Amino acid sequence: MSSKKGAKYCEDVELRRGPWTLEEDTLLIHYIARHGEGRWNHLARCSGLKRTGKSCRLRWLNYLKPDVKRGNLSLEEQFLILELHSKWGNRWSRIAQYLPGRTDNEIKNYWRTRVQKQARQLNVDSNSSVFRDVVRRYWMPRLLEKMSSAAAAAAAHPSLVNPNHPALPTPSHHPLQQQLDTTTSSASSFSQPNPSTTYNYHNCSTELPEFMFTDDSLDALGLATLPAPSSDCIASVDDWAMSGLWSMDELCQVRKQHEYGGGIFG
DNA sequence: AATCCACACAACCGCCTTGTT
DNA sequence: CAACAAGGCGGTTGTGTGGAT
Repeated sequence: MSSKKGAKYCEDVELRRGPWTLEEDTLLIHYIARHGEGRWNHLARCSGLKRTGKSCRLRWLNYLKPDVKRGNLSLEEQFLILELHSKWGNRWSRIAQYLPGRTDNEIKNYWRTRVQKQARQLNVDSNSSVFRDVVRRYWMPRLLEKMSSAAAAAAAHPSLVNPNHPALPTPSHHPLQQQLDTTTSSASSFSQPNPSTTYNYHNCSTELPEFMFTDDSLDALGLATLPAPSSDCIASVDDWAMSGLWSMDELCQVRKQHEYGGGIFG
């Protein structure tokens, strides 16, 4: 049985740990190019890599695989993560199925470093209903606003659009906004998302599934009452998207607004 | 220039599920 | 049916890097 051989291999060979070297990466890429993915323990044994099968799998899936997308998450991707996390919680691999090219590890890291940071600043648990409410009522609508702003800016100054950044749709044609527009008038119902559906915001080639907005979330989206973040704290849409939603002042404003108003923090 | 600190992300660990013998 | 190993997943840790002091 090959699995027993795999276990023996782990005992016999002193396995390497820590960061992968260029040579190891090259070895793994070439081996997979020749033999394909899968059978990771067999791969680890036969490729000459002094790594566990698990380690090889992780390195390939999270880093070396050609369709892995590098770089900052777009506003649309951030929105989708928030939306899907609100439904499924920490089901990272499931969420990743809806963000082509993004790995569960990357999404998990985004959540921990960006989203949980916001929760800490609000002094709430990121898994609490309070924080989920904040995300739904404020964060997600703000992202929608920013997506529209970015699209408007791109439409007004097409020459300024970074050619490495895919163009965003114009505000009136933004798929998320369209979805919002078209579903506000009719009762929405949940349907299980279909993992085979690929969201492609950049060319708007696919429809967003109706599960994106529930009656609750539509209601929440209509409750965005905060003033826009001050212009001086947000240098640009990109900076804003990368640095988090609000400054500390604005976060305090959110808290106060709800403490005095007997809102969700009350 | 040196040190400290926060952040981002790659990598590891342990548990669970699934498939095979 | 039980035992075992592989693969997958989520949680956690380690480390490199850049900014602040």
